[in-house]
Amino acid sequence: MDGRSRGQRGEGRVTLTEVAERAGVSRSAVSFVLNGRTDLRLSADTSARVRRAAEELGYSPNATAKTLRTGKSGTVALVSDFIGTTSVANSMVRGVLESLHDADTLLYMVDSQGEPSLEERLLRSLIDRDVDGIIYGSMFTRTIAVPTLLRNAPFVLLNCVSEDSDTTAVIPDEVGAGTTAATALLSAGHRDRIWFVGVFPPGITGGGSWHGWSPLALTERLRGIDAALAAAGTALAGRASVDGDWDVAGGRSSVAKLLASGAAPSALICVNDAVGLGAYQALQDAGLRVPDDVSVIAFDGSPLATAVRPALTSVALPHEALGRLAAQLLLDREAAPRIHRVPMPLAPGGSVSAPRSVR
Amino acid sequence: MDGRSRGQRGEGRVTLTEVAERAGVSRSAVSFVLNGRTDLRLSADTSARVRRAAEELGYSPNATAKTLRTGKSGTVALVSDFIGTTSVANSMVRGVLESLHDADTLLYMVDSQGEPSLEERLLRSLIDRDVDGIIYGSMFTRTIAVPTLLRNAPFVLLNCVSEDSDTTAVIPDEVGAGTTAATALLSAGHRDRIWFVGVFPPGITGGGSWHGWSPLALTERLRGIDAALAAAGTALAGRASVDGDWDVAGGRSSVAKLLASGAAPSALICVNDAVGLGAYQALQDAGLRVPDDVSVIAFDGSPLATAVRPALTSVALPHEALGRLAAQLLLDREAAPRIHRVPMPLAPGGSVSAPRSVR
DNA sequence: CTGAAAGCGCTTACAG
DNA sequence: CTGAAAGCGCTTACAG
Repeated sequence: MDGRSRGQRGEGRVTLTEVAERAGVSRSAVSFVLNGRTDLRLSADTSARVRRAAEELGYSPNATAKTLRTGKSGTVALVSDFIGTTSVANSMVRGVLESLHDADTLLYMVDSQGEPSLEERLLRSLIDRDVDGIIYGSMFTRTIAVPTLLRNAPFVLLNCVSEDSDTTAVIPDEVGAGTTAATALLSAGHRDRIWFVGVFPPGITGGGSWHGWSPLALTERLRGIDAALAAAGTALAGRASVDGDWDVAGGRSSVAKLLASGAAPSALICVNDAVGLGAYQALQDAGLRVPDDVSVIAFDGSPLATAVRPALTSVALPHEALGRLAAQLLLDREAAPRIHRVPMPLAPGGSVSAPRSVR
Repeated sequence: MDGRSRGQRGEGRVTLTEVAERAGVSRSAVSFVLNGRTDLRLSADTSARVRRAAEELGYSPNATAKTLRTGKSGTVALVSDFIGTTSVANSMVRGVLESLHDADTLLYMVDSQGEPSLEERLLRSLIDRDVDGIIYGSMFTRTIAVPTLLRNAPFVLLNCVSEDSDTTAVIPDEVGAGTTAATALLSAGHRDRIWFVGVFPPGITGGGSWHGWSPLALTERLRGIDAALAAAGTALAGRASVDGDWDVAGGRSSVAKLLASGAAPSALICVNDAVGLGAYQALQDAGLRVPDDVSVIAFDGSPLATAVRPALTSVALPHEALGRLAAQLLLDREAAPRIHRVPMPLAPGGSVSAPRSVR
């Protein structure tokens, strides 16, 4: 005998049995009608009676019981190291939710805080709950090793890639972004005095917030820039390093040092918007105007870019599209495993114009 | 007979039955040992055998089955209209996850997009999954009507309040924030030329992004400001309205109009950081320096505040603390229902100094 | 066309 | 001290 009385849980939640009783049919019949199965033929009258009974009782099937029976939970998890950490997460989550929404699927939000042991515990917990799939996300675009437990469920990598070839991943098209930035400057007439701001100092592969990871974004953006400039018969005038993190202070001191060194850039390509804002400040301190004296372009497309004057022209991270695609790929199980690269659109501001010398 | 073979689901997930077989005991014994129940006395030897068998088989209990049996799922949901919409969500979510993390509870992330019918469907879906509780959040601080379905589970309101007295809610202490802002200016020596920037135009109760809601934040911040100034024997010199949304452009045009009208403010209290940045720009256009000519203080404590020079002094929304407290209250079921107000700390920048006249 | 029964993997009173 | 059995609320082959 079971000690729990009905009243102790969910106050009289209606069960399938009660619907069957009210409709005067078997429980199987109710299940078939409500799940819209047509392989059994039930009389139209029976169907109607069942539906009415369910409606009148306000019946809603217990999803836990359904999951236990079918092994399908109608849930998906987003496991990452970024959730509570960065504001970029938001747009990605929005994209994920958009896709899931149509599929009537709920989302578990899980933050591993970058700790492998915590991550393992959480993955285990999700698998124990029969999640239908997992989106495994990284705060920064990088190469990861797929956790063993992840393979217990269908999964898609978001903003990261693995070296395993059987893996589906979604990342921004960083090479294309580099090309876009360089092309924007070339079109405006810049050519020989274009500097890149944001490489790591010699011997360093990542700033404080990189945990020692080598960011794919940096390598690939530079590759795109170099290729576009080479195709135009020119090259970067140089690469300025940023000590520490890619923030406003880092950008300011890097560009201040650059200007002090006697370099006379016509344009700066900044590794992200914060560094771009730092560049604005250093240029202002040097009495140089944007874009009249120096053009500035950056990457990210963050709210920072539109908070300054002139608005910073930026090649935008397609967070929402990334999230949306990752969720879609997780749901469409027939997609062949491969890396999907999502284009990064140019978000034009007012920080790029023709170089001074050619006016 | 059941058609599904073992191999079709979770590839040989180990069950309690298998642990019992390997340990040579009954399933009950395994359950008792693994759940650490001491009301039955099992021999130390039995316990050890069970634990070893579980360990060797890599046993992890099926949470779905557990939930069906016990009615407790070890999950909580955050239902709100803000999730994918605003970057403030992040810190709140971080706070929520911090609290949940220790309680070994997983989080469902649900975005109602502000649509009642979608919200109802999602709430139903959560209840069908036996969530242990729901945090119901609002993007902007406001008064809401509690959805009927919400009462099917323990719940806490986050960043909103209801008129029902049996409700637990967590909101920022907006009145205190107003006091803090006014006091900061008073301490610096400002007195009779303090303006507030950000009331709605006459007859309007909300900008485009307010969906017609009256934001509690505005009313309460003003109340705090008025009280603090009154206590010092003075009052606001005036309140400048912002047409449309509280963004940079809105702040800029509002302050430009204010200055054009001949007002000579010694300090501006801006309704949020974006409006504060707009104020910076309008002041600059008018040839006025911050803080030498005009001091500026705002509310939010967003990344925008630290991206400008001088950094904008701001009374910060305690997003993370709000989320953390909401989750704690949901888990600690004995707390009496009431409204909890979380203090808003001052985030000092360089935008407040003594007024020009008293130098 | 319909219904009785097994089973998903657990927990827990109850009888030994 | 231990084990057999009921039951959580569903789905679904199978027999009528």
